[in-house]
Amino acid sequence: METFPRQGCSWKNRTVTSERGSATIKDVAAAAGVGIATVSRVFSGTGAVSERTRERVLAAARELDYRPSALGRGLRLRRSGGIGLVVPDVTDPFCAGLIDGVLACARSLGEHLVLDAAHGDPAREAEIVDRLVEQRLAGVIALPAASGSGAAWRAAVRSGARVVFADRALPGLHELPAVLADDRSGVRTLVEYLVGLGHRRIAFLGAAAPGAAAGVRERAFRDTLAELGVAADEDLIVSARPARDSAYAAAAGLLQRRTDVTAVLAAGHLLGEAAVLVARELDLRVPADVSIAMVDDVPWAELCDPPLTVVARPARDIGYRACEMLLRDRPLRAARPVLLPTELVIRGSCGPPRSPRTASSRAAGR
Amino acid sequence: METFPRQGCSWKNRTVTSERGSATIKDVAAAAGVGIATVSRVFSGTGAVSERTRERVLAAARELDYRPSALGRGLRLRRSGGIGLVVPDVTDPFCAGLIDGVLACARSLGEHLVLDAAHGDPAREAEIVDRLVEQRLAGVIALPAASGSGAAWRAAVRSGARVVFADRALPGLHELPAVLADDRSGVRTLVEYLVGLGHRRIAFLGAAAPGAAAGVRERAFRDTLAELGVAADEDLIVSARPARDSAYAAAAGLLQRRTDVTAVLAAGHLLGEAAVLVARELDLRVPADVSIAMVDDVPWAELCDPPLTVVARPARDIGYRACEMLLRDRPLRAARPVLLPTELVIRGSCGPPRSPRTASSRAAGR
DNA sequence: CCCTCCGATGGAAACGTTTCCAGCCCATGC
DNA sequence: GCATGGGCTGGAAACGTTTCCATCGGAGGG
Repeated sequence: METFPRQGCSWKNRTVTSERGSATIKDVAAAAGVGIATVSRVFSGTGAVSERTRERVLAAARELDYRPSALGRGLRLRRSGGIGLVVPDVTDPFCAGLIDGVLACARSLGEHLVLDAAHGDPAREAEIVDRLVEQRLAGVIALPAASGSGAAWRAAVRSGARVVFADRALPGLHELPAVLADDRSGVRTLVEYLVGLGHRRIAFLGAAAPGAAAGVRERAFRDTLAELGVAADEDLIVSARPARDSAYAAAAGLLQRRTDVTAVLAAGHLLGEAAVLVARELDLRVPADVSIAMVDDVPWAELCDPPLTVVARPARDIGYRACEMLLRDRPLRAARPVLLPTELVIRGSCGPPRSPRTASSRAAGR
Repeated sequence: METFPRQGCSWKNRTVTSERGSATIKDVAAAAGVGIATVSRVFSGTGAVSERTRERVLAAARELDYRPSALGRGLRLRRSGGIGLVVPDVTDPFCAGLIDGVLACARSLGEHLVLDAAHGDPAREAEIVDRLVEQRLAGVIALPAASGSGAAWRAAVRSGARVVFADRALPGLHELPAVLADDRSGVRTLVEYLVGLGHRRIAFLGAAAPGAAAGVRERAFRDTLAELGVAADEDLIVSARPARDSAYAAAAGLLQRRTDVTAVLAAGHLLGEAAVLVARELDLRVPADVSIAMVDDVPWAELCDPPLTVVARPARDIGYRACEMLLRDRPLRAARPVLLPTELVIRGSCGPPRSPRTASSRAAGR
């Protein structure tokens, strides 16, 4: 077994090649004394090669540290393999879970993953999409920017890319397949739970969305409240941009302005974080003074004191399913979005409301 | 502006091509009535093209939704561009930060990122490396598996890959460049801080490492203690595999066995999480009964009650610098590892020890 | 007017692979 | 002994791009 340095490798006619770039199929063929077609057959597994020859080729390849070039193969085969993934932010736990799922599926199907983050900027997203299309990948999965027009995605599809949306479908692009969490039923479950505990003045901390995109959760909130016969207080429905400062400001404004809210439903983990922080700042005990629940399960929800009750959304599964759909369905059929179930995880941050004045009939147990 | 469906595009001789695969440079050349060389010049920006021709070409390209193929270009140019990144786990906040840094640098230098997770399995890691080498990327950044032999990395370098290690250098591979956090000085600072508060019986929750790899933090712990004239108690130095259950078991065993420890130094966020959980389970007040500090800053450290004092390691910077080194230094020089500074973030989880019996002289102020 | 030079352009080779096709050798069957 | 056939093998084309080189037309200087 040879040791490290890259000099010292001076085979017959490979001295020059070895200095710049790696060994090619030709080098191996020459070293093994066979034709390039034979080497190709050995490595691609197709066709018949005698055992003797195969071993000679393998030995030569090992000697030269040869690895077939995905570029050559991709060009010839007209497909590079690999799938693209565009998310808003890699460090977001939800995105990370999604990436993990895509990675798991891609790996099991022998594809690699090209990742990029658009940070919510449609221009950047468009640029990324362009670059991904150039790579001639097997397909692209995207958690698109909420504010984008979707024009970039349309163009990508026109020039031959296969696209699946994950976790968010773009307003104007319902003709593209999507895998989503069933937020509607998740929020509904959570509202039912809170109302069941006796809460009537429930605040909703939502994400500001330019279009009607993220409005699903807010709409589910209103609808469920209406179904349960609880009047929605418009003043208790606030929204923030998806950033820490904005979320904090919204939560602080809300809890300071309305000291009568008994529960806060945060529509995302950033908003939940803000609610927890503000409650602590205001010396509100959770859940004695105010109950807090949020959409999205993240590691800190369990570490919190008290641990946070959440609606867990299956980030990993969404990624996995999106990838599966991308690679299996051919051609890609839009149909209607695949909805994956959410799960209410009851921990310790929700309890009966502080002043059970209004909670007369059904809740208020214990 | 055309609308969506991919049929309907029937240019002169492109009907067949449009059905399978995307437009090529030849299609554009034919459509614009120029040679392929001219089209290439327009898109690669090199060479002189008259304004009139350029516009004709651009118009034809737009009409055909043409995007140059990275495969063809890569083959011709002998480089695919793009950099590879191998981490243990995408969902780990530290890894996520590192990925984010690499992404930022790669993007600013116009490269894309191929990501994969090895989950600590050297075999899987070797497989990933092979695949990355086949892609003929501009280079590969790795946070390698602690238990690997490094043989895969050696082979990769031999067959022409450029490799930079991030956050961890492999025992036998000091000839490869690396960007690391200055864990030694980070742990030292933390120990000095704890001892300064008056702690003498400080437990060390470390990560079990097969080689001497992760031993840096433990060694720094022992050394600093020695320098400060505090005797190290071997029974207080325990280690766990990098998994939640193992970390929890180690922390629980430690805190139950030795009720006299006044501070716990967790050498990683998983271990810190375990310490927090166990302390809560055992009804130990933090920091009144026991102080807890850990290496690695993660979002929940701030959300915790009390917020956790930590040594923040610059995950993002490590990624950024590694990427920069990979793309700028040519040839790649190993030199000695680049060490990036850590920062002690004092929050609320450390205080003076419970029974100040032993803390006589210098600490115990306030 | 002719020579030169320069800007614009197209043809063709090369990059590393897969695969079709043809050729070779040997064994088998007549 | 020769034809047939099958298992192996090598040559060559093709994939989509960049780039070297040659060509061409026109402008400018002698």
